[in-house]
Parts: sequence; C-alpha cells; structure tokens
Amino acid sequence: MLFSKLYAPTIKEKPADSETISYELLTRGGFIRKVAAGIYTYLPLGWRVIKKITKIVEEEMDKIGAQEFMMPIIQQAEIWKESGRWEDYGPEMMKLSDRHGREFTLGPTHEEMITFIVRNELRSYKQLPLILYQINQKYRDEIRPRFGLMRAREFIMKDAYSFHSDEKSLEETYQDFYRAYSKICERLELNYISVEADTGAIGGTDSHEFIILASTGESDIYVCDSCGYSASEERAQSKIPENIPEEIEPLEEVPTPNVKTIEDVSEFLKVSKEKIVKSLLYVGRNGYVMALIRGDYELNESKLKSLLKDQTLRLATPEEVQRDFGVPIGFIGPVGIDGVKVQKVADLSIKNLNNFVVGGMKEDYHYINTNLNRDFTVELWGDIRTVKEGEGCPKCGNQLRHTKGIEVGHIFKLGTKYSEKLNGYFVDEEGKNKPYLMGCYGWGISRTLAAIVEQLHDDNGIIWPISVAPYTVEIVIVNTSDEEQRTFGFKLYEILKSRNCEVLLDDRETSAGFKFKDSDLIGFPIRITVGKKLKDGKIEIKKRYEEKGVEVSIKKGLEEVVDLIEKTIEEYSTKFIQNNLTIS
RNA sequence: CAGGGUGUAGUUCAGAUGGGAGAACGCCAGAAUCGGGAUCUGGUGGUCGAGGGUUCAAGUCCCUCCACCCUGACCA
Repeated sequence: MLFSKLYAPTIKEKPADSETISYELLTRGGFIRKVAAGIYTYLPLGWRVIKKITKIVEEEMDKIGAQEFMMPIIQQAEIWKESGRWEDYGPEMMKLSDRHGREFTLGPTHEEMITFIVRNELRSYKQLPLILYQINQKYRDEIRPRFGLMRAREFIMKDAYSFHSDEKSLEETYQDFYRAYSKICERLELNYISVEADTGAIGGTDSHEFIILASTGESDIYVCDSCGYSASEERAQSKIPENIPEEIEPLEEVPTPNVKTIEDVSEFLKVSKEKIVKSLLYVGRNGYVMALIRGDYELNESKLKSLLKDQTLRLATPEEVQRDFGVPIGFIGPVGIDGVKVQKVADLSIKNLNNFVVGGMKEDYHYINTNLNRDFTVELWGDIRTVKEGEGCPKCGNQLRHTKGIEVGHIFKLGTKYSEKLNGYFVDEEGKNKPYLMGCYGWGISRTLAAIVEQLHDDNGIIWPISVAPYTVEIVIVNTSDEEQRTFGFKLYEILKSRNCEVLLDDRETSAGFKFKDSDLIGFPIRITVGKKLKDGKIEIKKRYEEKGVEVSIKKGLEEVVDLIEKTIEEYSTKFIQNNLTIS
C-alpha cells in the first residue's frame, strides 16, 4: 500500500473531546472516527487491526472445537420476555418496533437467541457437547458511554455458547476457553491477568475475567504476588479479620443525640470503628434486607447481590426508612427487627465480635454491648465486604496488591439458568428430559483495539505488537523528489510485498519530519528510512520502541537487506518494554 | 437520570461593554528543498448547534430544544 493512496487522515492536535489516551491516539492516527457518543467508524487502518484481532480469536476458537456461525442483531421481544430479561436488562437495551408495532431489540447479548435457535433441534445427548460462536456488533444503551472504544454503545464482540449434558463436560469446555483466552492474550503480546469474577446480570456459577493491565483501566483488581491469587473487586476476598472474644456485657441503650455516621458514633462513644456494626438497609425483590458489616469496612454491593441472588437490590432511601421504620437512617440497627419483615445478612467480619455498638432503632439512640444471638439473629452469613489493598490474601495470607486493567474477556458457567427458563431440554441416555448445562464466553474485539493502545504507547504514539499492527513495515522515502531514493524505496517495497510482508510505502511529498511524526503516531513496528545516506549505500532500520535505528549497508545486495528486515521482524517483541511504559 | 460545563472554518481556538466573523494549523496552486509536524507567495474555506423572542441592530441579551464533554449507578 502506498501512503499517498491510504485513507488515514492523521491529526496533529489533540481532539477537544479527548477522553482517554486510546481514543486520542486512535483518532489522531486515523484509525477511528467518533460519529456520535459511543458510536464509531473504523477507518481502514483501524479495520485492519480489528480484522487481525478477529483472526487470532477465530483461530483459537476453532482450535477448541467451537463452530463459527452468525445470529441476527435484531431480536424479537418475545424471547426476552420469556427469560424475564426484557424487564431486567431493561433500559440498557436499544429497543425498536416495526410498522406493525411488534417489538424488537438490537441484541445486547445473545443468550436468549442462542437458546431459541437450538432448543428445537438440539435434543439428544449424542449431539452434546456443542460449542457455537459468532462475531458481530452488540448494542447497549449505556447510561453514559465513555472512554472511547472501551465503553461504546455499538461494539464488536465475539460471543460463544456451549451446551453440555453434565457438569464434567461443562467444566472441560470452561477450561478450554480459559486456556484459549490466555493464548489470545499471549498472541496479542499483552500483559494480562485472569481473575475470579462476579457473574452479575448474566448469572451462573463460576466466572473469570481476562484483564489487560493498564493504569488507565476501569477494572479494579487485587492480586497476591506470592501465591498468584487474583480477583476483581466485585469478587476479591481477603483473610477474615480476627475478633478477640470478650466477656459479654449486658445490652444497654444510650442516648446519642444527632450522632449518625460511623465517624460520629466512634468519636461520641469513644469506641473504635471495629467495635461498631454498620447497618445498611436495602430494598430487593423480596422486600427489605439489612446488611451488617464491621464499621471499618465498606460493603460490596456486587457481593451482596450475588449472595442474595438478587440483581435488583438497591439502597433504601431515607424517606422509605423513615416511613416504614419510623427512624432516620443513622439510627437503624438489627436489634428489635424481626426476620420476617427484614432479612438480616451479615458479613463474616462480625462473626466473633462481642459488645459492639449498633443503631438504637429510635431517633438519637444507639445500643452498646450488643451481642449476636442474644440480642438479634442473623438469617444469612457471607462475605460482603470490599477488599482493601494490603489485607491478607484469602489463600496464603500475604498482602494483596491493587492494580487496574481493562476487561476484554469474560467466561461464565451458566448452568441451567437459561435452558430451564427458555425450555432448552435434551434427552439423556435413559430417555429422560433434562435442561442442558450452558456456558457463555465473551470477548470484546473492539475494546481490545483500545486496550492494546492503552497498554502500548509512548509520547509519540502507538506501539503495535507485530501480531496486530496495521502494517508490519513502513518504508519512508525522505525526499521523494530524489530519483535515487524513490527508485530504491519502490524496489524494496516490491520485494517485501513479494515476500508477503505487510508493507506500507510513504511516498508522500511532504517534509521528512511530517512523515516521521505520522510513522510514530500510527506506530508501525518497523520503519525503514531511505534518505540522504543512500548516497553512501546506507539505509536505516528502526524498531518503533527503540530510540535509534541501525544503519544497514545495501552494498551486499538487496537479498541480504531483506533477510535482515525479516530477522528484525522476528526479534520484535513488545513484551519486554511493557513494564517501562504505562503499567503501574 | 441527577449535578456541572461546552457548542464560532476541516481541526484547535479567540471574539469585553449589542453595530466589521477572525487567528493558527489543515486543504488547494506555486516556489525553493527535504533526517523530526521546517520556509516563502497566493488562494480555499462559516446555517456562529437548531428554533423562537427582545432590539433600528444579536455570535453576544432572554426562552425552548438538541448535541457533545465532565462527576455518579451499568458493562465486553
């Protein structure tokens, strides 16, 4: 490809709506253009990268026996109503209707559709396991699209679905996906980790996320450097703190005028926060839920939701609390509340706590010396607290480290959740009808494009790994009106092309500096400069991530030069530079 | 959705008190020449977000709407 013909409009200035480094560099480099909030066009360079990412993903999918196919983007409302997610997913969906008023959605995901497709003809255990996948556009009406391609309303995703007759088969496929996703990250030459994750709105049992590390990422993760434990913030656990047992004191009600927050209570009653139990009132599908946690910890809403299997859970408003309990929110507590009206859920951090402080269920009062079982009971125990950096690893006890990244892949064991609801049954060896076990596996293709840039860039532009670079080699003819340079540049270009090297020739009639700036901004891995030194029989080969290139004599013949270029391509690796760049 | 901000040339922006729509970069033509967005000459380019109102006169003041960005809940 000749640069003079390539539609890659580059921009010198930072776009005014520049949100993140990937948005800025991909826009300036002529890879993408924003069309509306969260909606993008992929220009030729961007599309080349997308296709390369896609190819890697497809190859790894094919290797584990997944079959590629294609489902429609427009989906009828009926199947979503059947699964109950027309309401649950609700505002997140782009909805539309045809001229007859029949409702549709632009698919935000395809669990309903896949089950609809297979439920009539996937009827025998002999057909299982089955793995299908597709790559297409997904639509989510995000409340606030942000971070460029990282949270778009229209985005490209690979989604795979698997069907199994038993748990063992599901587990095997889950592991296959786990390995395939790791392989994809490795082929992309990225610094990544996989973490235990929350299943969220998709539901199911086990789940892992694949995170590309970048300080600008929006996923918070906790890792243990000594045993390798890693988990997302929604899921991460830490060693349960030990509470020293004390002699039990009698319950006492004390006046605490206008003392509402944990800080206030701690100060007013001169007790440490560890000796206070925070009561948070939530409203869920089955009414009120009171979450109890030690005063020095933060509640983790994702954990609470998955413990209660209720994604609709939300904090009760002060008005609701006042109306239904007659107490301002600062004074609610577990004592005197019965388990029918309010389900009490407690974090393990208060399990052995004695003589603690709770709200008095009466304005301006708290209880001191409260004790479990004697003064109130807990209906459900679980881990519902947010982990903090420095706490002990749940497996080995070493300190947990906090880091950030971008979630590009997410795998789930769904179990029978969708097959049961959507009538996806098969007949087993004994002739019995059973719902199949399912797994679903997502990979954000367009998000990967952005994530790579977030991880691999410097002040001058993008640093593509060879595996996904729009072109592997760029030849820059410094002075296009110099006949010798021109001739040599074109000759080398033709040879490289004939060797199946993806090469771009910058033949534009602009200044040298202009071409070099574009070259760094776009981020071709290897740049060959054909300039004034050609007179002395020399050209330069430079790796994008190195300061200086190497001068190469062309006197021994072009074959040798081309061999050297190919060797440079082989040696090129973004791996070792990553820690010096943006990862913190 | 709530709170805040911004909309003027292709891009980044300037336009105080109401009265001429501007700069730089880009783009086009030409010159010179070419190792880090370099230089010179000439040119091109506008529904001042949209609609309404006040006024002799509105980019500027008022109202309505829209879009985009920032802070929060959601997610591959």
